[in-house]
Amino acid sequence: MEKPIRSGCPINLTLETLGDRWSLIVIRDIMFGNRRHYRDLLNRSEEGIASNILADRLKKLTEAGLLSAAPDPSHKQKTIYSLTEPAIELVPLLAQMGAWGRRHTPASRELSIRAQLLEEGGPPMWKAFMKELRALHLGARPPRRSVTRELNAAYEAELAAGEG
Amino acid sequence: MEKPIRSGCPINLTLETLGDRWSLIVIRDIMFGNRRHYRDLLNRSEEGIASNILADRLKKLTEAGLLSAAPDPSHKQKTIYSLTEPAIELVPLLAQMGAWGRRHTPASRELSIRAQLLEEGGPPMWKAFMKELRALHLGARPPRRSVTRELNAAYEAELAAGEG
DNA sequence: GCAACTGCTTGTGAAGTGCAAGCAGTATGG
DNA sequence: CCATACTGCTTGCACTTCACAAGCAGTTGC
Repeated sequence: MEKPIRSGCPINLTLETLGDRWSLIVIRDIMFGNRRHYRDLLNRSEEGIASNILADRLKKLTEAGLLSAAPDPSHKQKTIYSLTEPAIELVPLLAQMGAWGRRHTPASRELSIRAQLLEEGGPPMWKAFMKELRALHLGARPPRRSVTRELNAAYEAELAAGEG
Repeated sequence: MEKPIRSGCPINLTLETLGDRWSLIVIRDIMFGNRRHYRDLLNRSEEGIASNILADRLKKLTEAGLLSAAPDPSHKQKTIYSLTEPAIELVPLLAQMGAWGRRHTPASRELSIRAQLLEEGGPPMWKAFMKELRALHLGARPPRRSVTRELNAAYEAELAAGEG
């Protein structure tokens, strides 16, 4: 019993796979925070996702082809979640979401460093980031990871600042 | 009793106001379909939103400052809903959503004319469209409405094709 | 061997969604 | 001027999703 598709409108179709409170949060944490394991996503998420919701989203996103799950060679119980190409191509969407939230949301803290970096960098930076994500998650040959490291650092810094 | 904000991350803040199944659908129909009245949004929506959900979203989006509601001079019972500037600036986000859905969604019909137009037009077209939306919804002086008409026509054509 | 950790499930209540019906106040056509 | 249709919603009820806390079998490190 698959749920029926409501319309063929691309905006609607995107909403049908990502239009809920948590899917994009999970992808954000994997993408910008490089959280690759279940417990990482569960405990180090700023918003505090519930464990059953996280399990459900990981399952659905994997089934939808946005994530892949692979066993961790270094630990028999660990699963490594990776972004697939469709998820990597969400970078422009997440960049626009960040830009909008930064501008039009009352409580958006002044130091939205990562969103600001992504906004100022624009499409060229997005593309560089996507290229690096492909290396990190799809097994392409790894370049010098400058953009990724910069964005991850900004993400972690904001997390730390948010808890202070 | 306001619901608490989960984090100051701009992506999360955007999701807190728009991260549900229907909010962006409503904005899309007002934006691209120029549906300005409750019954228009209710009956001519491709996805078939429920009346109570529509009422709730119109209320919440108005409270959030994304829509404005004004009485219709020509009909004492009608309310005209208009996009405010924050909603108009969702154009790039919706364009990216459409572009992603068109590429990465299995059931995305071949004729996603509107999404394709927005994708090919890129940021210059988005800006022209936003300018026209400002005239239409914020009372700025109206230009020749070429982009709006083109996108609306594409939207209606797809709706008609979807029902065939 | 034992505590800490692994991904994930279960139980329970609250919140959101989906569907059908209805309601008071207009407009409209004859 | 009266029946009819239309206006923006509301109500009631079933169903699904979400949220929070607790727990569980297997694995690892000491």
